[in-house]
Amino acid sequence: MLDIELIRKEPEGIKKAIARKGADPALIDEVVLIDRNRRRVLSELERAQSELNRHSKDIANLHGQQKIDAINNAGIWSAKVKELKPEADRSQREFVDIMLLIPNPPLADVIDGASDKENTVNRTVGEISKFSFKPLDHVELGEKLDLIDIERAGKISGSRFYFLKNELVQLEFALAQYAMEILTAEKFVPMITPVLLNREAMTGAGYLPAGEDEIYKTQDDLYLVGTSEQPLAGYHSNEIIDGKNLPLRYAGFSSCFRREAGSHGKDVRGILRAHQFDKVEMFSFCLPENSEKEHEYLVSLEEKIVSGLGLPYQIVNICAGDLGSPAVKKYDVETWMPGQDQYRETHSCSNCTDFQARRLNIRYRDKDGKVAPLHTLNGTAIAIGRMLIAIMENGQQKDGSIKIPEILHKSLNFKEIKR
RNA sequence: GGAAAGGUGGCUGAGCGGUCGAAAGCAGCACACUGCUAAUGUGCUGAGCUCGUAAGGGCUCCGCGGGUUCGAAUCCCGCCCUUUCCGCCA
Repeated sequence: MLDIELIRKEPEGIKKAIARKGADPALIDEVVLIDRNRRRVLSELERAQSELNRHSKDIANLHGQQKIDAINNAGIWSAKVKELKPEADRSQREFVDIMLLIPNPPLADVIDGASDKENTVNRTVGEISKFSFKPLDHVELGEKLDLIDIERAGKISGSRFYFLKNELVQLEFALAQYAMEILTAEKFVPMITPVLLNREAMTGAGYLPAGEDEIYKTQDDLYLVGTSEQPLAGYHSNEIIDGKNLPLRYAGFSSCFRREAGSHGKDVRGILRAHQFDKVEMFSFCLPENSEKEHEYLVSLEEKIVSGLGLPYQIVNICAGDLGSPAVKKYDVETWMPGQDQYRETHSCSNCTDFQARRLNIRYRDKDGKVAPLHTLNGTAIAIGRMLIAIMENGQQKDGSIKIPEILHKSLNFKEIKR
C-alpha cells in the first residue's frame, strides 16, 4: 500500500514509476478520483454525524414535550446518518481495494526492463566447477545414490513432489542448522513460524489479492505459506515499535508451499521447482533511512552462506519489470548448477520499504514521539531444496560419490555420500 | 468437540444506556523542590481519518462484524481470541 498523500501530491511521478513495473498507470488516475469521491462522501457523513451527536447530547437533560421534540429532531439526523453510512462504507472499500492493487514503485537505481530477460549480472564470485567427466544432474545422482524419490511421490501426491532419503535428509537438517548458526551469530532471532495464515496476513504481506493463483487455500479459509516471509511480516502487525529497538531481525524456518500455477512445462525435471520445500528466511524491520543499507547487509549474509559452502554464484540485479509488487529493489543470488550447466536462482533479497508495513499497520515511534510506518526487508538465507541440488551437482566426483562442503562436516557423520 | 469465565489506553484495572477517549494506580515525560541518589508536589502523556495555509475544528476507535436506540464500552446476535475443566491427541 502506498501513501495516499504521496499519490495526491505527485500522481505523475508515481504513474511513471509503476509503469516501469508493468503496472497500469491508469490505476493512479482512478484512485485519485475514488479518493476525491470518498472524501466528499465522508465529510457529508461526518457533518450529519456531528449534528446527530450535538442533538443527542441535549436529550438527557430535557423532560416532557421538550424531550419528545428533541428526540424527534435528532431522529432526522439519525436517519440521515443511516442513509449516508452505506455509501461512505462503499467508497472506502472501493478505495482500499484499488490501493491494494497499486505496486510499490521501484527505486531510481533499479534498471529498466520488462522481464527477467533484462536482469543484469552484478558480479560473479567463485570458479565454475570443472569436471573431467560429464557431470550428472541431481535427478540422476539422486537415483543412483538413493537420495531422491520423485516417482513414488507421484503416487501419493502428484507431480512436483519428492521424497528425500538417506544422507540427503541429514544434509537438509545440517543446512538449516548451518544457516541458523550464521544468523543467530548476527543476532537474528530464530523462529519457526505457522504455515497456515489467514487472509488478512497474506494480504498484508502483499501476496493477495494479486497472487491468488499461486497460493493453496484450505477449507477453513487459511492459506498455506509460500515463504516464512509472510508470517514474519505479520508478526508485528498493528504494533508501534520504539525506534530505538530497530532493526528487529528474524530468521524463520518453515516449509513453503507453492501452487506453481503459471509454470506448467517449466522446470519439470527434479526438485528445483516443487510444490513444497523447506527454507530459512531472513526478515528485517528497520528505520526508513536505513533500509537501503539493510538490503546490502542481507545480501552480504546470503553471500556468506553460499560462499561458505564453497559454491560458485553470481549476484543478479532484478530489473523493474521483474520485481514483485511489494519490492522497490531486489537482488537474486544464482548458484552454479553443473547438471543444468547454468546459474539458477537460489536466493532472493527484497527491500519492500513501507509497502508491507502500511498494509500490516506496523509503525515505529521516533525520538521525537512521531509515529510512522517502518521498512521491511526479506531475503533467503537458504532454500534447502535448491541448495541440495547445488551441493549434489557441484560436489559430484568421478566415482559417482558426492563430497560434502567442509563447513558441514562437523554436523554430519559423513564427509561424502557414496554407495 | 463439550462446558465455564473473560477480552477496556504502554501495563494493572474501574465503568450506571446519555456529561466516557474512558476513573484510579503504575510506568513515561516536563517543571518545581531537595547540595547528589531517592522521595515529594504540579502538569502532561493513545491512534486513525478528515476540513483548514495555519491557529484550530469535526468524525471514528473500549477483540472483530452486525443489530436495537435520538444516543452503546455498557443491551441483543454472530464470529475470533485467551484462560480453566472435560474429551481427544503429537
